Amino acid sequence: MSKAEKTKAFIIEKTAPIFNKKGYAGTSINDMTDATGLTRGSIYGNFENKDEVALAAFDYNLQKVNTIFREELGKQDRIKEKLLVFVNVYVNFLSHPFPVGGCPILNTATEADDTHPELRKRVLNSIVNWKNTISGLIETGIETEEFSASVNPEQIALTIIATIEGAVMITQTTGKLNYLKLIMKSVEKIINDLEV
Amino acid sequence: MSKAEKTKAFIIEKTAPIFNKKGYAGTSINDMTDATGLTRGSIYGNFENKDEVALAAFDYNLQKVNTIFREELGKQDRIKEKLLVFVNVYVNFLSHPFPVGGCPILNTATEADDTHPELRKRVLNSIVNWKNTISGLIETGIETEEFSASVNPEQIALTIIATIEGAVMITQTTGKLNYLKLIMKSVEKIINDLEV
DNA sequence: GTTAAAGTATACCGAATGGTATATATTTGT
DNA sequence: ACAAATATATACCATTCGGTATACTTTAAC
Repeated sequence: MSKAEKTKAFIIEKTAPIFNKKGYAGTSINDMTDATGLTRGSIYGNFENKDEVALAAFDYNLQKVNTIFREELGKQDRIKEKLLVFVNVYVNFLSHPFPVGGCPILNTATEADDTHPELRKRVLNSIVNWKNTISGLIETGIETEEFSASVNPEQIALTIIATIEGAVMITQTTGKLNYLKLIMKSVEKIINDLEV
Repeated sequence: MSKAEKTKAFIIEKTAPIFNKKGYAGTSINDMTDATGLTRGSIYGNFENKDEVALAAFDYNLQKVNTIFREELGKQDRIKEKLLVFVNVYVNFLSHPFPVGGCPILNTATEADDTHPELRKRVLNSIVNWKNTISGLIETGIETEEFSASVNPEQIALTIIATIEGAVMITQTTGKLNYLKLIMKSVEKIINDLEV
């Protein structure tokens, strides 16, 4: 890992929380130099422009979430327990290395959909991946006859994602962790109802 | 309605879609003069600062949604049908005078939670009001024994809101109206499950 | 119709924005 | 250890930002 690669990683690591909190339009180059202690020249020596940093920061934040999911999914054997991982990670987000500022998908989606096509594409991709992961698990569950064959995997996957993201939004705005727990109980019920 | 009041209303009407699409930080005074055809002086003659326009624009967008809800709720008699109004309005948002740029609660929540306290307070208030409306309906349903007494009104209310808002986010990012319909079917199921 | 008040337009302010040219310092391969 | 390549810092650019002082125009009361 060369010096430049280290610096690049350092810049991403330090600016990712800012982009996640203040958004793309709300984060300035000065915010970046303040957070890193580096100068404009150093940042522009390692990145083409602000866009490139923003995209890298999103990838970094997203990877952080995906790593948590992957690790927790690996700990479970039963399909139903694997599905509950998505609930538990968000309920216990404080005890995981979760990105500062909350879920990067939610934070980026609403800003990017009307203003930043490249960022929007990245968010779109992450949602589709997430959807496919969950519906894949459900399909496996149907094949092993753990789950009822009458369920629509895509519908359940989308509903779980929507409810989780909505719950994060509500919790972030109200500051009430109890709301998060209440909503997650409903998601748990959805998962329990899959069983034959 | 004085000339100034008309102009004020005109500015709000013309800038509200922009704030809803581009967000608070992403909307500039120039955006406002472009959209209205007015000059900086005229805008600052009617509003203290950009903040005041942003807050008024949010109120305007929110009121638009609330008016739709109020009207549609008035058309229904049965509690269950009233609850389904929230589903149907979002599924058929194209046939209602819905704010340009999508749900103002969702759009504003993610930007304001870390950056704009006053706007955050407004979003918080609208979520709490919405929650109280839904849980109030459910409580009435329990009293009239239409719904099972074992349901937690607050939990269901929060879950419905979270799922709807998450669905809007997913639909806005993916552009797939079918995703919205699929998720809303799940919300419909939640409402149907309330019945004894 | 005149006049005071209210509303709108013009021209500008300092500060912050994203970005760059260039000089200096530091790595890196030899 | 030296030279070439790479990385970082400085100083600056034009543009845009939110906001304001002031002049001009329109409205409304009498």
